[in-house]
Amino acid sequence: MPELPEVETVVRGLRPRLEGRVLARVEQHCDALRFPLPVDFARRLQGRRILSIKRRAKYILAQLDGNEVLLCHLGMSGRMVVSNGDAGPREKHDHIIFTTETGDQIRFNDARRFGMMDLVEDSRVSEHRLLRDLGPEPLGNEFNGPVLAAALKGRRTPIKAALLDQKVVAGVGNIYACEALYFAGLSPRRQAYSVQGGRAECLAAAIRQVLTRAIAAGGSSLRNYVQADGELGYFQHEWAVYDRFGEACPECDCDRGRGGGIRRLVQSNRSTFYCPKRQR
DNA sequence: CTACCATCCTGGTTGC
DNA sequence: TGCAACCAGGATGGTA
Repeated sequence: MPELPEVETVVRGLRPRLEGRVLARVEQHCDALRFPLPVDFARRLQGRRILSIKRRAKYILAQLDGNEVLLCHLGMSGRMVVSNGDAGPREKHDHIIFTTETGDQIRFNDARRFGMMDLVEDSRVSEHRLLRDLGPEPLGNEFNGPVLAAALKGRRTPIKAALLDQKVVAGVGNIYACEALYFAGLSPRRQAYSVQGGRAECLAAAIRQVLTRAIAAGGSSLRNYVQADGELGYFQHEWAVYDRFGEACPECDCDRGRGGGIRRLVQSNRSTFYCPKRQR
């Protein structure tokens, strides 16, 4: 669910609570999320110190002492719920509960269990099967128009579908793919290979801009999503097209009603929202 | 190689 | 009010 801005927001919320802290107690209440959890998962984490927390694409990476990394993905519905240990009894779908030596508690709650966690030797993190094929970080220096153009070259798939491919660019999901295409003025149906040169430059800039703005807003709070410190992100109020079927696009108010305004279509089984007038 | 589809699982919303 | 159908932020693996 959470896309790059939401995961970045979670990471920033977790850092002050977890960096430098020891996992005094780890409770595991299920055997598998999206994948089976490692053998002895909770026991192996118990007593370990978290040295730092990073994000790569939509993954959270907690560097532990003893040269291991705790790798987490929130899937569609995963949340990290933070408390001072006064959160009360375990709630439905609280699968993993971390308690630090200072008494803070982080609960991984995931109704749909599409999330994942794994424990990996740190020298092998970049070779992990879920990380090794990821494309460039869209907010990193390695991402720009020519890099995006090269990734899209020859690809005979709609540009919307290509943006959801984590090999093209890492961390963009359904919401921000729709938003970036809107700001770049590109139709979600346009063939990916046709996004070259100036169009690729424009799209790369739109991706960076929309992600940056979303992070500044604390991400988008969706139905079941709360950021790590319990505060609600508010970027959902700034969506130009996502989940706004039938509404006027911010730039062409005139088309509202009469079947005009923002349209919805289904691509690769996912909803796409766009303005047919501004996006070609 | 590439592209499309179903699938994992649960819950909230919509419509009859 | 009850219940069924449909929809949802992701990502993989199989098939064509």
